[in-house]
Amino acid sequence: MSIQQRLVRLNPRQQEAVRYIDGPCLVLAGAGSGKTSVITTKIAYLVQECGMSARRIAAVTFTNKAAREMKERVGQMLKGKQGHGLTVSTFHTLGLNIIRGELKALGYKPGFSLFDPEDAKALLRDLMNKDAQVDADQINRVQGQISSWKNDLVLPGQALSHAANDDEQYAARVYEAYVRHLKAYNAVDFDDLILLPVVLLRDDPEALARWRRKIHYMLVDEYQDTNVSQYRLVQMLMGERATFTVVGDDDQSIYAWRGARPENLVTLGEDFPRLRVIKLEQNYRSTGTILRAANTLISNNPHVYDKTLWSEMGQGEAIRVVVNRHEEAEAERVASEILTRRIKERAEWRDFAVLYRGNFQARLLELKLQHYQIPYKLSGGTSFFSRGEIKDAMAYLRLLINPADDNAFLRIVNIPRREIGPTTLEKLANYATEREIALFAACRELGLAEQLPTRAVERLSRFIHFIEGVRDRMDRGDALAAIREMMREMDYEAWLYQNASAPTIAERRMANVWTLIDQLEKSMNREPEDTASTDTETDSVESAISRLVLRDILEQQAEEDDSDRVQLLTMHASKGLEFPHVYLMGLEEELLPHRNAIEVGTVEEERRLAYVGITRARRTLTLTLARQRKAYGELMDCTPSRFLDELPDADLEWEGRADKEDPEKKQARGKDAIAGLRSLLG
DNA sequence: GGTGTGTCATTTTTT
DNA sequence: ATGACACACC
Repeated sequence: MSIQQRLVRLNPRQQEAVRYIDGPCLVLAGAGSGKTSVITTKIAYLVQECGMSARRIAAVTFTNKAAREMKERVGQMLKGKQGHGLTVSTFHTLGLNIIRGELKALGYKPGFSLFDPEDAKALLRDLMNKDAQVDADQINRVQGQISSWKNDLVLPGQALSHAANDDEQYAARVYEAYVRHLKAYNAVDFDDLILLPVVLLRDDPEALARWRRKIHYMLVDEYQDTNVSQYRLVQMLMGERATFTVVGDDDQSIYAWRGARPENLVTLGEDFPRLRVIKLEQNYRSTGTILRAANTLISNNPHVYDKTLWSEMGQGEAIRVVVNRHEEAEAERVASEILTRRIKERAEWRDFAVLYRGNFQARLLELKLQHYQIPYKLSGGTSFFSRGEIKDAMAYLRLLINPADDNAFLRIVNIPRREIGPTTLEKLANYATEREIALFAACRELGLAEQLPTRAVERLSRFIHFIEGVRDRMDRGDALAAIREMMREMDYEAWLYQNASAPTIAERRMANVWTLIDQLEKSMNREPEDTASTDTETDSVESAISRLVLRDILEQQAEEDDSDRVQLLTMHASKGLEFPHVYLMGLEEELLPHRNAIEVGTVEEERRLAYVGITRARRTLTLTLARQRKAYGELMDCTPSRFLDELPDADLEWEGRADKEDPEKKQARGKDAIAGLRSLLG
């Protein structure tokens, strides 16, 4: 299909958004208004119609999944070499590539480590424990504080001078030490992936010129989710030329609590007076009734840009509101309804989604779904990366590319057993701290022999020789082969068997490790065409390992799980998805809006969350609530959510509100229906 | 592999 | 209060 043919398929607003390329462009894209089509078509338009080289274009998203999907769709439009060198990545991957290309200017050495939040926490724990034993809660608070400082582009010096109280003062001092230590470890954390490029581009005109030459056009997805640093990054890269398109929806801003600044939508108009604002209000997803409900609800929030969604999908069914006696009845109701509705509507399991505010709400529902043998997929859960064996393997990988990574060193120096215990490590750490060198480097120092018994020194040096040997083989030949060989050589598998409660568990864990290494290999062999880096042969292991830490690959296999199941999701996790039939559970005060949100006065964001939930539905929407619910072990009476009052009454069909019917009889009738259906199905 | 004990969190989570 | 999970032990 030609680009002209694609354009014709778009509505006038979408076309305008694609065609306007001479200056800053803000696309206010309502839910289901085809924003991804606009972004992908615009990329194709820039290349095919405007003759811009794909390697001058960068499209940025927030999640790997979104980036992957966008890449996929653009790939279908741009054939052959046309798309070569195009950047479609997350903000973090873009930042990583900038850092990788500017190592010298930033004062980092090749093979730097990327600390995930857990590594960061370990470092903080270390730093904070120096003064006194601190509890996990306090560490978490400081970690959160540091993260928001970085998101807000506040450097340690500023944090220190602006600290409003003792707690902030303390956090700022830890922040300063934390940054210093990261640098010493030749490591960066996730927030640095945005912060460091911004600081670099701000302070180094040459670097700025380099990157402005490199990137001529930027497209940003989910712009309402950008934080201060991310906005600054876009702003710095684009400069006066301001050739960019950002797409967002202030009504779907649900991440303010983690630093997102929806007001960046407004700031954009102030920073770029020439900004062209285009609204996409035609919705291609939902029925008129559902959209009317969404519009009415969200009109209770203040708006800078007003937006009213409409569609040509017909009015559809009324929105049902089901009041249940208690939470168990609610779960029962949702499960049994899915069962019957699937038959009635000839739907598949995958056509249903159940959305809720907090993960704990899924528990009861799971039981009911299991009871009816309804297949379901629960979002969230323990990730691949939090498994111990994966962390071990990752620590080995990181130590191989960055011997200064003390976190990695400490994790695996005695895994498998090398008889290097806490006493040895403590002395080693003291020695290293005094001299301000890494633990790995300290093992080699002769002076260490004075602090430690010969046997301990021997064990340590055997360990570093082992690692260096592997590193050597990696540099000389096939890096992946060297890594696999390392795993076998140290017999990590035997260690797993020793430590697992059952052989089958050890087996599975070892398989996970091999999977990780396979993924690493895949990632290395992948053409580096989709990155803005100046990838060379030598840094490909390094960058592949960083991508692994950023979870860039791997999830793929989880995503491939396209089996036919009912989806259980938090409303947050549902953003960007759509389902024919949606159930929204727990529409009660203190749950949605959440009690904490009411307390701190962020009900507007809760309303947007409900809005996101509602707009996931294509055909039918069912809202449920319970009159009573157990919370913290106590039975509580619940009030229906204020959001229910904010929906158009005429479009709602209430069930169980009056509750005149005998509860016993009603329940029996429900059970009969299920029993009847089951017998019908044999 | 199964059982018992302790710890943890009950607001959302990506990178 | 409750349950899920990790870890230790049988």
